[in-house]
Amino acid sequence: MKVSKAQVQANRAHIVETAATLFRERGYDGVSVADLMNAAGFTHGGFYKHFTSKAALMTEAAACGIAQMEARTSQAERSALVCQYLSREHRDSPGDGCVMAALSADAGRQPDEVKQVFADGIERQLAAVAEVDGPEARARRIDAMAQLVGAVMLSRACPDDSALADEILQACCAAALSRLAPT
Amino acid sequence: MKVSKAQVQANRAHIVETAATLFRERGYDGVSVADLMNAAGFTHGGFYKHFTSKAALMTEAAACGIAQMEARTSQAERSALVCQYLSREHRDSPGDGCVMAALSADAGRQPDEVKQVFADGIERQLAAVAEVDGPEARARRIDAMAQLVGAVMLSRACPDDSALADEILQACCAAALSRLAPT
DNA sequence: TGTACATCAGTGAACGCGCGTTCACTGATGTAC
DNA sequence: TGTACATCAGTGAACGCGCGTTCACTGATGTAC
Repeated sequence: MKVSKAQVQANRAHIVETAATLFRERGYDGVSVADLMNAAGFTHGGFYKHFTSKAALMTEAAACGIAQMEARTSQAERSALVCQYLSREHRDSPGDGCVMAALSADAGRQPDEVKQVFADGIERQLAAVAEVDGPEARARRIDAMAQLVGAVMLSRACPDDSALADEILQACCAAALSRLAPT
Repeated sequence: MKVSKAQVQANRAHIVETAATLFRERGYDGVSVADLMNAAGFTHGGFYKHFTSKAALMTEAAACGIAQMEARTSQAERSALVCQYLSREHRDSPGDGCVMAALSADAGRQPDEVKQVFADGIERQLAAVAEVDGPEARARRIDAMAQLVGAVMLSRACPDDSALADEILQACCAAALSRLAPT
């Protein structure tokens, strides 16, 4: 049952991408190796042919999720991005949403190796936004990022379809947009 | 080994408080029933004399943590509260810090019973702040809360003692304080 | 180009372990008289 | 107030289960000649 080199590479990438999605949906502890491999279409035994441990995968999956995030955010216009980020759609589908909003709390309890991936992600995201609005006002970008992440997390912590969950998104979206407008 | 009614009540409260601390430090999945009972000074078997399940305790512990939070925040002045919230001390000791910052991501993956406790906590916190700054501008308070929570979570997701972790707190503190100032 | 053999990604059973939960037991507390 | 007994919080061993990880095996791929 050996498999071509190209296929091996593709399978490995598929496992990492599947993990990036599942971790965002259920958290690091909410996804077992067997769950993950099954979702990726394999049996669990093969996992250790690709990764030394579940912890090692966690850092790769975090990096993968961040790369996806960068690819998506570099395109859109600023205010459209804010609206999209603070939409019900984003809140209700963490699996293909922002890694920071889904996993930064989990990351805070992980070893520095994982935290470093998150820090790099934050740094690169700050740099990406700087390309649009100029290099100054880094502090303002950090502030905006914290507000976006916090809003999605608080909204997700409210009961499904509750008024408060939606109100949080709306209030934060209005506030964020008003801060984007030229002063 | 029966124990007086008053002692039973005290023991139970002690278990809930211990859980509120440990959950904030390690997340819901990071604390086992045996861990918790041991930390509280008991053997694990007695747990089910107080609670029907670990899930039931989780909602009680969330409510307990929120009550602690309210007791602490109702006193202080507004800007002092912001500085304290965005301090390194708060970031580095989640165990006796803000429940929202420590567990809202975990709460987002729990049943609505737990989420309702969080929603009530957010609502009560908004009301508490309204006593100080008046009932209008509820949206502005929600916005401020999201920014505070997001800032602490992002800072915690960075490697320990990293420059970025501190920078996030500082940038967000300055931004939050500037928004507090009368316009 | 064709043949013989080594490689190794993927399989699925098995490992020890810690989890949430249950249970028979204990003995001080609380109650009935 | 004093005695006899039921209660039940807390103990610690045990339960089945799913976890992360290991391993012997398979068989198509890649390599050496």
